[in-house]
Amino acid sequence: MISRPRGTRDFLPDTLKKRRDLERRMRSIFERWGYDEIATPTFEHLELFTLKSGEAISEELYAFKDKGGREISLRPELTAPVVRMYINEMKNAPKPLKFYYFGNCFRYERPQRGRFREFWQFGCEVIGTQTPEAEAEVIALASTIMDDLGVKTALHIGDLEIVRGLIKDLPSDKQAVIMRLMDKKDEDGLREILDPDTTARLFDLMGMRSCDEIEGLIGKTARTKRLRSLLNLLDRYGVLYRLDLSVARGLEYYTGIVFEIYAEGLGAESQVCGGGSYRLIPLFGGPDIPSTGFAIGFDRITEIYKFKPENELRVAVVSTDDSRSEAIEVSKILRGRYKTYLDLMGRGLKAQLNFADKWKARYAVIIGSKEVLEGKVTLKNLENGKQQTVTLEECLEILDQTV
RNA sequence: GCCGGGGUGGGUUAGCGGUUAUGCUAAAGGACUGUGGAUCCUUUGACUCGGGUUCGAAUCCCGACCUCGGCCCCA
Repeated sequence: MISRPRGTRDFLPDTLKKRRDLERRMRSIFERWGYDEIATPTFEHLELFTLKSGEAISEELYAFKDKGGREISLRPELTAPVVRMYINEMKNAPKPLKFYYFGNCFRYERPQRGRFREFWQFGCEVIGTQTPEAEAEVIALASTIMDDLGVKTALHIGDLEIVRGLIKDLPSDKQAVIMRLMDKKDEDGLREILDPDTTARLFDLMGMRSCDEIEGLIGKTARTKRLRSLLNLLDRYGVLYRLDLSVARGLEYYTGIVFEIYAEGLGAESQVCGGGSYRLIPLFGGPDIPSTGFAIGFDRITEIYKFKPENELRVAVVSTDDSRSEAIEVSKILRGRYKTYLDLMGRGLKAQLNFADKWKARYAVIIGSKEVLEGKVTLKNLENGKQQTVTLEECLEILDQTV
């Protein structure tokens, strides 16, 4: 027997219905906010992901050499491909560009709850601007999606530029280590590489929940003013957030505002969304254009999303052996309108009804020699057992009324 | 990469050193060729894999694989 590769999943009908429903709802919000959907290839040149995605992600890549000797990698995330697409084909489009995407990504990691080797990301990018207005819109969009789905979440917003301002004299690799320690809120770790004064200031900063507090520590700067205006805009949007300068993000291309959304009821992998502002375009050989975006961990949302399956109308066509060809003709008409099942097993009338019940059909359309003679069908309501013999037109009318 | 809990038919489960590996459920067929959900009967179907201990292993030991938690990292 051949099993699934590790960290992958099969989606059975009920699960897939839920996922499709969730996908539809998320998609419709992006559409109403004026974002257009795009799609990029499942694999790209390895270089696209090793260039600036950070050390950590490079080690998790599903990378291989193709038959032409090219270094290829399955995509571990979608921001870099979208940026690549922009540079390749859309450099001269009017700005800002607003895109959203939904696709599978691959990372070679140890699977656990909410973490798979093949997983799906929903996300968006606003390319061509990095105003507080753009950042506010992107954050509000993420927050709106969570609210619309009825998912309980906490939104944390950080500002990398303010934090980096305190450690700007250090070499950049050391800065990265410090950011990681801050993300973990590891005070002891910070003390080991920093002087006590800077450590204390960083730690104070992490605990601050308002611009006033921050300005009290580092003074009023252009950057704090900017942060203040972003937060004011978010208040206008009615977004609930928590200022949290310990948010660091794993990907190294983020430059300014960063944010993360955590959800309840997910165990260790509670982050369902992450994003921020970045300058990735010049790195791939494009113009120096700022962008903002986020990615939602679709699989994690499916775990906490409450799905109410709709009560769809299913109709089973049931026939006797001498009426099978008439049943095909009736099925053809019914299939133009409803989910219709026609027996494929050569079963008897009783067994067909039995199956119709298991298939959760609400009606059975019965066709036997009697019905064929009269030019009618028997419509049986499987919920209450009542049945009537009517013309096909009448049958369709009755079914239409129940939808 | 690290630390733990687990893997018995499709699903669920009993057995925890000794007959033909148990029950429930699901599936296919039949009792039943013009009316479903019930009942009864029949059939199909499993000890994750590899080594070791033993007269004998589903059972004990070791390893691998898979899985579930947690760490790391991240969506």
